[in-house]
Amino acid sequence: MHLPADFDAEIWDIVAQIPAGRIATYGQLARLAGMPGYARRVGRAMAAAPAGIPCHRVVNAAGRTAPGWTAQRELLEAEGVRFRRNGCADLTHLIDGF
DNA sequence: AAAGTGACGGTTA
DNA sequence: CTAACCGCCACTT
Repeated sequence: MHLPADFDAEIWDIVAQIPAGRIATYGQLARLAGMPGYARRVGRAMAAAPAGIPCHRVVNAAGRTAPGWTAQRELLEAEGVRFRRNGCADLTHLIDGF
C-alpha cells in the first residue's frame, strides 16, 4: 500500500466534515482515509493544513491536544468539548459512524 | 547509509 | 492514572 499524492488533501476533506463540538483522532482519520497505520503522517498533514480547516478538532488517541498549541484547548472548550483534570479532551465527543 | 525527530498508537508494568 | 517501551511513517541531520 502506498501513499497517494493527494493524501494531505484527502485528510483535510475529512477534517472539514467534522462538526463543531466533535473531535477525531489522528489514527481514526488515517483509517477513514483507507490508510491504517499512518497516524503519524496525518499529524504532518495537520501541521501543513491551510487556514479554514478545523484542525483544532483533531487530537491524539489519548485526547491530548497538539504540543505547543495552547489555543487548541480553548477553541474546543468554546465549542462545548469537555476536558478532564489530566488535560485530555473527553473522548465521548469523538466522531462515530462517519 | 545511519541516526535522530515528531500535531502517533498500542501494550505492559 | 502515569511512564516506559517498542513499532510505526516520513523527513532531516
